[in-house]
Amino acid sequence: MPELPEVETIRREILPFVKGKVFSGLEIKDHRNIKGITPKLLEKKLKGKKILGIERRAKYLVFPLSPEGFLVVHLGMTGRLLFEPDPYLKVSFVFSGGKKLYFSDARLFGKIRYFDEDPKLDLGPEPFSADFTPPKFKEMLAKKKTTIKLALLDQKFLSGVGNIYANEVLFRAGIHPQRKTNSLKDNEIKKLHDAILHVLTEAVRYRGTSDSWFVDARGKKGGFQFRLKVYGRDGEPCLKCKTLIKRIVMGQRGTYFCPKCQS
DNA sequence: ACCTAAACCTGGGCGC
DNA sequence: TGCGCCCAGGTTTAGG
Repeated sequence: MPELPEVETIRREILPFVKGKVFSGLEIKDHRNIKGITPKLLEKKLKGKKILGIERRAKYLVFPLSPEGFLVVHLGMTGRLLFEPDPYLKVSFVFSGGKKLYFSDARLFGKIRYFDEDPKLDLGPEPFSADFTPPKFKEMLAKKKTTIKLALLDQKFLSGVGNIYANEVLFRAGIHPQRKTNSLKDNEIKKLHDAILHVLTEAVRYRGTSDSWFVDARGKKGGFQFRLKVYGRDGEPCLKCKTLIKRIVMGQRGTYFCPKCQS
């Protein structure tokens, strides 16, 4: 599932390919990922527009266009942006000169949208932004009344962390997923802040986690799935203390932790 | 206003 | 071998 590291991997990879390119059309095999606009109008809105760059906002990819407009892509669970089509191809973006970028999505949770104005996406701070400091994080946590695991998954709370990295971050910080956000001590908040930056940085360096569906724009798997410490490892020994990793469900998502290392 | 849970989807894995 | 069940989860929507 694409989270910050996977989306950032895609962004960096396709940016040199799409920057400066002009849309000449769309080839739509299945329109169901296109939301809030008809396929026909989307094509009309994109045609002749030049891609100025790509911003990643949480798990969204935002393509600012010239002379106006914003193409926004969310990969959902199984969405892909590819240089070559795969069996789950849904939409092909065609550029002047004939080159194409392919959007595929087996499970149809991905979304393609268009906005005339810069979209307000209602997202929490970016983990790598300068204003995401431990004191700021402490303020954010104090306002929440849920558990830390669910807070980390909330995109309005913090941008870009999904289920895999929420589990990995909490293990690294030694914090139990069911702890209440407002119960965390200053030293735990600092450890958690460090763990968020460390795990996400490492996952970007390894080009994401290909636990199941994720591949980069060339169709290649990432490398972080071999470095997961708890996610998907229920019943297996903790890599630190050999206690068996436990799986519970929180917010309808699998939650993995070491009962001994995390408290 | 806040939180929880269902709904959206379907390929792949597993059990029978 | 093949059928059918069930799981995966990011976001939106509905309900409490």
